[in-house]
Order: sequence, then structure tokens, then C-alpha cells
Amino acid sequence: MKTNMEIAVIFDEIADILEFKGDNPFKIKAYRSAARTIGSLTQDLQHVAKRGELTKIPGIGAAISKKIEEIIRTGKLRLHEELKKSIPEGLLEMLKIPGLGVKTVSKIYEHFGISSVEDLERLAKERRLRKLPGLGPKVEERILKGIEQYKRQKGVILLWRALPLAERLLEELKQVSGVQKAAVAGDIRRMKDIVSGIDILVAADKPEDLFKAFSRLGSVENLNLDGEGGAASAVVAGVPVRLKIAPLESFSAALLTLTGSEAHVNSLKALASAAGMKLNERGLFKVEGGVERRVRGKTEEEIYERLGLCYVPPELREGRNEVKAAAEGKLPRLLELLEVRGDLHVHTSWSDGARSIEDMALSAVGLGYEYVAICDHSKSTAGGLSEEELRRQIAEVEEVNERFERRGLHFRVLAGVEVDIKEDGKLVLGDDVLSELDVVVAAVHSKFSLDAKAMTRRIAAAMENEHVSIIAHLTGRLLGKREPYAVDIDAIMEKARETGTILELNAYPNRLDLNDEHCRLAKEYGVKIAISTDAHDATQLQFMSFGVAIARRGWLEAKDVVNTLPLKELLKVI
DNA sequence: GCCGTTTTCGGCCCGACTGTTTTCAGTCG
Repeated sequence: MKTNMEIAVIFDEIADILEFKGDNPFKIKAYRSAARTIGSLTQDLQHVAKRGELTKIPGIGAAISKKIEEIIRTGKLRLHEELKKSIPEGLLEMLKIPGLGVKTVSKIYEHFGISSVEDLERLAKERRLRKLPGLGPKVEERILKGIEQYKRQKGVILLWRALPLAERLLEELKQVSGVQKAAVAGDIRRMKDIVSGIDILVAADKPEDLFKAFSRLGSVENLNLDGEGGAASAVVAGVPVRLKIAPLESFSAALLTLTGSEAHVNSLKALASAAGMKLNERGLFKVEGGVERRVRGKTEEEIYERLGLCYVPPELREGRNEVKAAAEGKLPRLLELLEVRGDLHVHTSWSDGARSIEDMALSAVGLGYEYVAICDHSKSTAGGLSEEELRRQIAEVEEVNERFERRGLHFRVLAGVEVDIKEDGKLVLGDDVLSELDVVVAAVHSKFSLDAKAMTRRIAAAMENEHVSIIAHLTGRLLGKREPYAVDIDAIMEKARETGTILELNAYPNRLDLNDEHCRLAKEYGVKIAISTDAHDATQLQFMSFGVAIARRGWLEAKDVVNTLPLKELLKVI
């Protein structure tokens, strides 16, 4: 069984290899776009294939759909295997270094005959790369920095990659005979943006059967069994999976301790000990005269209750004062996905999105939303809009709204834009056209390498613009790919409070920007948050759940988040 | 390899940025 991501990687590698071979650039682009679409698909490709609807996915035609079917059927793709044999292994890895593309890697390979990141690093350190025509000291330096970054982010596992895999493994394990209960634990359960792997806890009669079943699951590698400890570990689809078996009576305590975090669990243990009890993965016990007696604790809720605490949702279990708050009954009533009433940042085919305004709006209707804000790029970024084009788009938004009204749909498409903030803090679109919009989202898309002072001044200047309601993806990070740019978060929070600017929590799962701690800080400052998906396709509206997870980790409640407001009140705020 | 209200061939986004050049190539979004 291959995940969407694994299938996407295969097509991406095919594109890379074809590019090395100088194949038709448009064919290469087709493979790349297919890979990107598959990678960000929210439904499992196997299901789509089963329904025979692969070619309905934009960018997937007859040839690629056949290849997807081959991968699903056989676990691999012949073409891919053959292509991989045709070039030195390390070249593909070299491509993953940011700032390095096929052209430069080819040039280096042809001249030096090297094909590994290690050799590349050595050459750069020996200052030999700069001897090649077209390369110089700056590029050499950039490559070294890129290698450093690549090494740092190499093993990073993103929540949105691990979560679907975890859910699928859980479903498969639940089918095994003798399994009484099973749950995902660990940092995935706490919904960390980056996770260490997948932890699954199972209560089972016959551990041997479970282990056997586990070893037979698709693409399990490096299986490691610890029969006595009731544990097994393996690598599935490149992700470490840790399986733990517990007796049914200990399930909740085991789930609690396995969910962590360590800091949170340690606080609970200390609390238990202070109350003459003992908490470990086997259960909660009363200790009297050296004798341990199990305290009733069938559920996690009961364990917390016995410790004199309100239930602490997994997202809060980070050792950030949540135990104290739970003791005082001061935990926030965390935001729920169902409280979200709209999405304030989505793209359409007017810029680099895949769908029309109406398509995106109808999908938002399907999610039960009351509104969606169309915020395409402004000129200078990703096929963005000029003033004139934006005015035409506003007109189309109005048409869609009129059509909806005639059909009796209580839904509003908001006219917006994601306007670029220039280096000097000015916006690339004039105030005239911005004043005609319902919502203006401003964002940095260039000159990422400014120092913190300049970047902060730049963003703060944009916040001063009276038309700007929201600042998008504040730090510009791309998880596993690009570090956040330097910016003084406190100064931005201060400026946001002063100007009443809303900060976006970008829910696109490789951004999640603001992060959880920024959210909590915003709340302290009294700065409001908009959770927006930045969807570039209709299915990506579902990324909202990742944004809500991060908001919950940041202690946010519905009242902290503007897109929980009904339309009328929202309009006042934006 | 994909796509089609110009539909089975022929076109497929393009500008910003950077570093290298001295008018351009490579990478990125």
C-alpha cells in the first residue's frame, strides 16, 4: 500500500530524471504537476482509483492514471525503476538541496564526476566549485548553506504526511483478531506540526497475532520485535512506527503516558505522588502501607478527575502550564472545527489556483460555511492580478453572489486579494482598488533575506495601510523546506494590536504559520487570528482542520478567531 | 504528458531575484 505522498515522490523523481536527460520540458512539467496535485490531495488515491475517477483529477490523464494503477497494484512503477538505474543514485539527492537545480547539478556532475551530497560539500569547502563557469564564491556559499539546511530538514516528518498513514495503520490493526482497543498516541495525537513518527497503542489478547499482522502490513521495513516489552517498531513509508501493546485494564493510563509530552506526564506523576498515588503506564494506583491498589480509571477523563484536574485535551499537553490551569479550572474552551464559519484566503484560476471562483465557493458551501474570501495573488507573484484584472474579478465575484442569491443560497463570496508587500513596506496595488474590496490580505513573497529589523519595518508599514485587514503567513516558513524569515514577532504583535490588524494562521499543512506559540502570544496581546487555508484547489479547503489543530495548541478559543463570526459581524472586523 | 465552448493536434505562465555576467542563466514561486 502506497500513500499519496509516496506516489507523488515517484512522479517527482521521474520528472527530475527526465530533466537530467533533457526530455521534453512539457512532459516533465506534466509529471511535476501531477506529483504536486497528488501530494496535496485530501482523499486517498486508492479510493479514487477504485471508483475509476483518477482522470477526473486535473493534471492526471490516461498515461499517468495507468501508472498510478500500476503502483497501487504492484507497489512500484517499472518506468520509475528503469529510469532510476539510468543515472547515478546521488544526483536526485543533490537536487533536494535548496538553491540547486538540474542545470547546476548536471554541470557539477559532468565536470567533477561526483554524485553525492558529501562529495559536493567537500568540493565546496575546498573552494573548487567556483572554478566552474557560471559559478562563483556566492553560489559556493549558497550551496554550503543549502547543504546545511538540507541536512537539518532531511528527517523531518510533517503532521499531514504522518496523520493519514497513522489513521490507515490504525484501521488495519483494528481488523486483527483479538484486538480489543487501539488508538494513535504520541506527538501525532498532540497534533504537533512536525512529528517524531507514529505511535500506536493496542489492547490485544494475543500479542503474537498482532505482531504477525503488523509485520505483514504493506511496506513495513526494519521490523523490530520486543515480545517481552509488548512493543514493536518498524519503518512504514519512511516513517518510524512504534507499536505498543497494553492490557485492556491499563489502556487509558498507557494512552496517557504514551501521548505525552514527557513534561506533561511528569507533572501528572508529581501531582499523583503528592496525593499519595502513583501514575505509570500500567495505571493509577493508591499507595497505602507500601501496597498499591488500582484506582478506578477507565478513561483518560477519569484519571484526570482523580488527580483533581479538568480533562486536558491532547493538544495542550506540552508542559506549558496546562496542568496548573487544569487544577484551577482555567483551561480554555478550545476552538472546534465546527465553529469555523468561513475561509478568508483561497486562490482561484485567476492566479495560481486550480478552480473557478464559483467552484471554490460551492465547495465552501458544501463544508457548511457562510462565506469564503477570494484572495488571489497580486501582480508580480504567481500569475497575480493587476488593478484592472482585480476589478474584473470583483465583478465576477458579484455575479457569483447574484447567482447564489437567485438560487436562495445564504452564502457570500467576499472579494479580496493577497497583495504583495514590497521591500519598502508599500503594497504593489494602489489604495483605490484596495478600497473596493471586502478584505485585503497582505503578504511577503519576495526578498526573504532581509534582516529582522528591515523585515519587521516592512510588515509593520503594511499594517499601517488602512485597507489591510490581515497579514498572511507571517514568517514565510515552509516546513521541511524553508526556514522562517527573520522578523521581530513581539514588535509585530504590538503593531497588530495598535492597528487592529488580524494575523493569519495559515492552515496549509506545510506552512502552519503562525505556529502554536505565536497563536498563544497573539492571544496574550489581544490580537485576533484568522485561520485560513490558502487553498489552491477545492479539496484543500479541508486543510482547515490542521489550522484548527494548531490554534488549539495555541490555546485559542472561538472568540479569538475572526472566522468563527457570522458574516455580518465579520464584515465589521475586516 | 495534459488538455480541448479554438476538441485528437499543437500549445503548454512568466516575472522576480540572484549571481554571474556585461546581456544572461538558473532557480523559485
